Amino acid sequence: MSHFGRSGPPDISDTYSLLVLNITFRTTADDLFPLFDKYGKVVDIFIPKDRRTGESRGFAFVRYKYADEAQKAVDRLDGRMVDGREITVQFAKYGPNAERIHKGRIIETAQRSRHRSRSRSPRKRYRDDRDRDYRKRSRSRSYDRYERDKHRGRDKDYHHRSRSRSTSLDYKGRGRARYDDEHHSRSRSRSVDSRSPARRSPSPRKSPSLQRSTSPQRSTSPRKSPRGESPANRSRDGRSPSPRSVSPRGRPEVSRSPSPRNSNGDE
DNA sequence: GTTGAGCGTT
Repeated sequence: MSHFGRSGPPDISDTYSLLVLNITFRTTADDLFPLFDKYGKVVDIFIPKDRRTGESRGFAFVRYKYADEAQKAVDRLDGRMVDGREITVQFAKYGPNAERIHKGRIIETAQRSRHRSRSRSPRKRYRDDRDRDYRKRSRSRSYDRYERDKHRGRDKDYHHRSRSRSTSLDYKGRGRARYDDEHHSRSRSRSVDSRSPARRSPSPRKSPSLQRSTSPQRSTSPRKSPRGESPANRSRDGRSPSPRSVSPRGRPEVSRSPSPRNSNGDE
């Protein structure tokens, strides 16, 4: 992601990781590269980003090829003003797998992975760690916003809370249900189209014409699609939306049986 | 559009 075009960790066997804290949320690896590259050979720079928003979390990892250069960078860049903020550069204490490392140098992951397999399972702790971290140290927008929203909603709509039961349920499972819901929605926007009508009508195919009829009626603006799709997108296809084209079920039926006597009498 | 303790990805 935040690498120089490479995917995943390139090489961490002989690299020293430096933890850069207190950097601005807009600072990118490209901005830190020239700063750190000046003091040594930077192998890779990685900036953790939020899973939902995708924005920087405020810290970055700079991998140096040599420890002396990394140490020099720490001594030189630690306390440096970057983008109007004083950054904190120090050796990483933990490796990518939350393992202890010595002076920024990552211990051979292959060996430890072979020796410790059942002692601990640091790979599945991803979500758990995230949830725990967010509750403990996430005082920025994420948790703050939720807290503020929750407080506001409770403070204000506390009396009106009984008006909607599903809302309270939604609030309860907002912790991770929201993420899951979003993930599913993003992953399969198509299912939304199928799920919505399917939920209301157990048998949507019973009356296909009804669906077509409801579509234009429901949308406040006939030019805009309820799903947010641009009308130009369809027009761009080259063919205007024909009535039979809109109903996939009606199309094959007409196509399948053009004329029974046609094939018989024509030939 | 905001924020500010901390330790990481294909």
